[in-house]
Amino acid sequence: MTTRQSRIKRVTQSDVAAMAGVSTAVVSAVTSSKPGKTIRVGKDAEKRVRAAMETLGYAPNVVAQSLAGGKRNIIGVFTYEAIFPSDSENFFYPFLLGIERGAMTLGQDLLLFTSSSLEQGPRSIFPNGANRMGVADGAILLGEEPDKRELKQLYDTGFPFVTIGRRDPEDADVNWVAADYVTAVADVVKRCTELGHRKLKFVGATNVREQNADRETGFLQQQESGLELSVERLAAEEIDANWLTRCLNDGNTVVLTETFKHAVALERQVLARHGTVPETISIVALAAPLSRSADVERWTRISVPREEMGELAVRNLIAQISSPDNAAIKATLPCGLVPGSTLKNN
Amino acid sequence: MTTRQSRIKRVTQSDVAAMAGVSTAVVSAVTSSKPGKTIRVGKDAEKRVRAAMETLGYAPNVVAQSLAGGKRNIIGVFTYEAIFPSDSENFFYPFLLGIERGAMTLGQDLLLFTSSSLEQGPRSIFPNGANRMGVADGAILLGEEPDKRELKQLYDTGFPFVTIGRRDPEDADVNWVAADYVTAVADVVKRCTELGHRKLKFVGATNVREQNADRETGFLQQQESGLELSVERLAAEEIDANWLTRCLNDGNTVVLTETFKHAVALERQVLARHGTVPETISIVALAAPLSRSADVERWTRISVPREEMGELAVRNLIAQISSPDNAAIKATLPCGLVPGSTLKNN
DNA sequence: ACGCCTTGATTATACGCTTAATCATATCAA
DNA sequence: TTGATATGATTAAGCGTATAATCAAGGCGT
Repeated sequence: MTTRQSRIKRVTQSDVAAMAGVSTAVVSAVTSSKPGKTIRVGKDAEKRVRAAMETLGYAPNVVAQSLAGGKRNIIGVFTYEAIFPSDSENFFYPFLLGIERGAMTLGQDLLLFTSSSLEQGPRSIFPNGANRMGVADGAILLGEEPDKRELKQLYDTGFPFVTIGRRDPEDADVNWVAADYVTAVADVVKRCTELGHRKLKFVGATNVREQNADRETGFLQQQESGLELSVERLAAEEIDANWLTRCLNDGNTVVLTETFKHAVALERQVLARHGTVPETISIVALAAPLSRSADVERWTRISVPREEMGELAVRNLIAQISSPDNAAIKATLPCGLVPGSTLKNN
Repeated sequence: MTTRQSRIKRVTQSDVAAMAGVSTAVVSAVTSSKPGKTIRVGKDAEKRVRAAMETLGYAPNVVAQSLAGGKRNIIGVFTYEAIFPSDSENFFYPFLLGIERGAMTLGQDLLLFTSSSLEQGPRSIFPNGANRMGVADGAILLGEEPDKRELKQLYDTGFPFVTIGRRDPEDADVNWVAADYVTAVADVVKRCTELGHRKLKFVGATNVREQNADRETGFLQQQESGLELSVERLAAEEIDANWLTRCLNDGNTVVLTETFKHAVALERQVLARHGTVPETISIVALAAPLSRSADVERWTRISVPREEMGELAVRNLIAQISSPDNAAIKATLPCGLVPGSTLKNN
């Protein structure tokens, strides 16, 4: 049996340089060829360097590259929950699929910031995470709860990042990739009116974030004569028998729910009074369930192009990294309307 | 809108040092108080440093810390398939869950080598000679097809890695974490004899890798008087009506299949002749399906502690990284026997 | 008074890489 | 022949931190 090299003397740039008979600067130039390079390398020298790299098995040290301000072809992924969701039907999972595909296509490796979740409570980018991020060229932020202040703080750092989901903190021009909820919900309303509905109710969460606001905007955008649109915000738990009675008495024939939870809560009340959906009242879910839910399919709902969003996030992040001075990229992708059976004509 | 600072000035150690009126070494000592410290700090100075850190909002730069400490705190994950399986019920997924948990616990970030899958054909650790892995402190190898030669090659570089699943190439003492198939299968045989079976058949794949050999070993290990054990290796497709007839005529009352595919193929033949499992013959699957399979649950089968294996892989990798001179760590974890309904008494 | 130990802090260097500032030639127009 | 320009490579200065090697000064036993 061969004895293993006891010292893992990492092969460094200067080892390669020595073997190739050049200076470290040349090696650096070869490994990280930038467009506006200040260092030029001849054909011959490059060949020798590559040969040396090959035989020595050299790989640049990312950490050192980071410190020195170079490029690494590594994209960070920060999620506020565990990165690999234990529930595989998890809402966020498709984003990751898209991110991986994007990274693959663009020749980037993915760095998952798992270490930043050491502390208790919700994950935080700061103070331990932000520094960690420095190892990557930029990062994609994914999850439900990016704290606005943290986002601003990260922004001020100058570190390139893209959030999935629209995030617009004060005084920060952040890159994001988002689903076009405005149009999607407007389309739902349009569809409902085509089906003969005249009194529609929008039920949303009390916590109004950007995407929630967007949905409401889309809802109200379709306002026209002969149409009665009402908006109500309350916790899903507050949807009780009384609430439903009132809703029906008001003459509403369809309810658009901002969250899947609200849709489920509403249906429960309908069933409780021995009614059925959509006979008693139609329901359209304006969101997908956060975790696996057995019967998603039967719901008439909006679908978000999650994989595409993940892929685009990578793409835009790379764009931002390569020309940081440009304005932030805010991308919006169209949603789909999944038919289902909880919406009928009126 | 505020214009983005093109130049970012982070608060550094020396800023703090200046404000506190001490040298950077003192600040360093305060932030990272290690047991065997070579630098001592007085009560008074420490207080001043802490105050300065507070008012300046200083947080040590992890990248620089890593560089100085010669550590990256990054673990590479290399899979031979896509890292985020599109089918979330994928066999490999639980390993990733475990790996993430392990990394989290040990303060490591995870680097996924997505870029190496750019080329056509099966993924390779050594894409174009340049070894991307070098960017991490070590790596975990996951997947079905680690080429032995590549493994040996990687081993020779001295780069620390752990494979999930037993891998023993010639002349290479590799770290691995594996399921204890030997004991598990032996236990299955024992259980079968308890249920009165006397003629058992083991059906395996033609491609005999380590884990397959282990299963066979476990099977034959339980040999005892009055027991007839036979081993047969053939592709799942070759299990046809004739084969089954022969198997039954031989008096076998239970078949242990090395792969899930074999189990399914076998059952199909049983059903084809209007028989049922386990009435016609009992089947025990010695493996889980590679991808989502609707009715895994009803099968009597071996279950592999996948999450635990992932977690342990991280743990062992770290151990190997911090003391490379030690012998390779080969860890074996017990499997479980899941009851199911495809095994009955005889 | 002297050496010796302890405590508290500084200096200087290393970590591995990027890059601006230079420098040395070769090429070439006039 | 002479600058001027292009090409190819080197030097050296960081990036922010950790730490070994030093050093200064005070206390203390003898």
